[in-house]
Amino acid sequence: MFLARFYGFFPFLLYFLSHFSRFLFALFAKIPTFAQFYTLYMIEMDTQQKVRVRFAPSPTGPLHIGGVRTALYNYLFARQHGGEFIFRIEDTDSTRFVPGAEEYILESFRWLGIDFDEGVSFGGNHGPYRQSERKEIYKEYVKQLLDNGRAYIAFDTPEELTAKREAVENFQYDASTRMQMRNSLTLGEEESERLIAEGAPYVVRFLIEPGEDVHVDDIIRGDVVINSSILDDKVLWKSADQLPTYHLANIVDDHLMEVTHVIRGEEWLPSAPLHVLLYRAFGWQDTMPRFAHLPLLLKPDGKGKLSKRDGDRLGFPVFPLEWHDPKSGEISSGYREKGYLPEAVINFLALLGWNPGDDQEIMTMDELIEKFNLEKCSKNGARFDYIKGFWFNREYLMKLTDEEWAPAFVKLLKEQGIDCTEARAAEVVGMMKSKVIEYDTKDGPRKRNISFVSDLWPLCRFFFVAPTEFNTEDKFVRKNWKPETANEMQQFRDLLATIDDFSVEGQKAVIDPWVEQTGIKPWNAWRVCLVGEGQGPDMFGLAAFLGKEEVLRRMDFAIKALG
RNA sequence: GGUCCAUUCGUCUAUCGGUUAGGACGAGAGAUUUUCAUUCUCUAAAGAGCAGUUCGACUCUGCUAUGGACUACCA
Repeated sequence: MFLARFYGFFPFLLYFLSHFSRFLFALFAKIPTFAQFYTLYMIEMDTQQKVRVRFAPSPTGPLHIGGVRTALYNYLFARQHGGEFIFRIEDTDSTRFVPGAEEYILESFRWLGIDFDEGVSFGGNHGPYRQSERKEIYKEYVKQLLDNGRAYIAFDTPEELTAKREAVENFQYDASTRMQMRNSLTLGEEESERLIAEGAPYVVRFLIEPGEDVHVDDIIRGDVVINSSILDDKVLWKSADQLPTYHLANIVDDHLMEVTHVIRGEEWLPSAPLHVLLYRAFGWQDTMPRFAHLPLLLKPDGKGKLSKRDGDRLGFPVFPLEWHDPKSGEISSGYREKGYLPEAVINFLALLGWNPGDDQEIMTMDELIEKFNLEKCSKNGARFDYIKGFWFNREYLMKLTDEEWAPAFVKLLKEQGIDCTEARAAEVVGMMKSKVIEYDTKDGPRKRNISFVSDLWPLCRFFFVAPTEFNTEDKFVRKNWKPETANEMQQFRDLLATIDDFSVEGQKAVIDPWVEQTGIKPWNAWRVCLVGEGQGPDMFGLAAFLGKEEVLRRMDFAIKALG
């Protein structure tokens, strides 16, 4: 009896749970958990120490746009936390050094408005900031590792190693193979010292203990675990140029320069455990920086990461500034020379892999600094959408006054052999900047809003050059130049000749009543006369710009030519 | 091959267990227009697949698929 009643109640209970409990659960969900409070607390603790971040390129060529973004994120993070931003040059590969690259990188950041607090060319008391000048420092630390058995000396030549790699599939210099190689572990101390004394070339390798799960606490990706067995005994000191490798120099410098956060590209994630192990080997685990590995920039189409070739192929720059390769003489285009505004490039890059969490897209550097958040960076690679880059540039260009466009436009006209004052150039800009331009894509011609000052030229030739012939096949000309038009235009021309004040208002005062009176709509035919085709700005504005004499001259020519 | 990371409209992304899955670029349509535009309005467009956990999964877990990175005496 009791059971029957109980089971009779059960379906109702289920019904209740499924339909009403969602509100209860939703309510509970709003209450922050202990874990959330703890996270907030930890972030607070984190920011107590002075934030120090660095951007450390190697001077092997022009700065890639992905590198610019990495630098930008570092900069935003530093400024937001009132921290310091360091510029370090990682030139430990003497074979790849390219003259001029360092200056190029510096100039790029100057243009973009990203400034540093210390480093090469900025000074500071953690220098020198060029790794090639820190050789003696690294030597000391390599010795430390050697002395406490965390590293060893290896005599295998590059040729021997390649031979080994060819002979053994998936060969890796690690715990499983190091005892078969020629190194201080197998040769013994005495023999090693003798070889060194003889001048035999050697490298220093980091001794990695296998079988340990190494945790990397990444701000963007969370806990990343890699087993030390898959790591190889990385070379820390090269025999070829007697310099440390990236891994060693990087860890030593970040420690000595008191770097608190390492914000770098995702390509470094696989070697992050090695870096963690190095911090430990030095006994620096307590001051180890926090890591944040940024997603990569991918090709706009197809597979793989963004490369210089994609820019050449699709017609957009991948470097901030134009680069002249000193060896090949090859010229690569840059954002600055292509007519991008630095603010637009910054805004565009900032949003490639990060967003403020709301719908705002146009942000000044100050707003970016305020809103930036490493934890809100996306984890997956971002396709480089250069079409959106056009849009960003347009947004910033449209914020400029016509007068601010003028200098660039005057320069553009000069290249076409046309002399024009800035005031007149500004007038043209005012009339033309809202037009569209046709451009080629791999899918055929497309139309696009004006995104660059240089887009203006193909659209405004007629401001400066009178039509010399008329295409009667043109749809617009055919439609708007009928047999009676010549006569109408002659009347209209004679009317214009009577106008003394040729400003927009002055013209309107005379023309509007005439149109009303005669019923003749002169607009499109007038456009044929002055422009030659169905393009251009408002007719009064154009006529005012050209001036009465030029207008009458062009009309006389057209009436004669078209008959 | 191995290891790691990732997967929401065509693209960049929002959502941090309960939404009609939102915005922007790009695309399309309409209105406006003294040409072409601008502008305005509107439309189409997405949770890789399969299991599992749960009252409830885009969100958590696993597997598969796909993409990416790394695998140097380069950084």
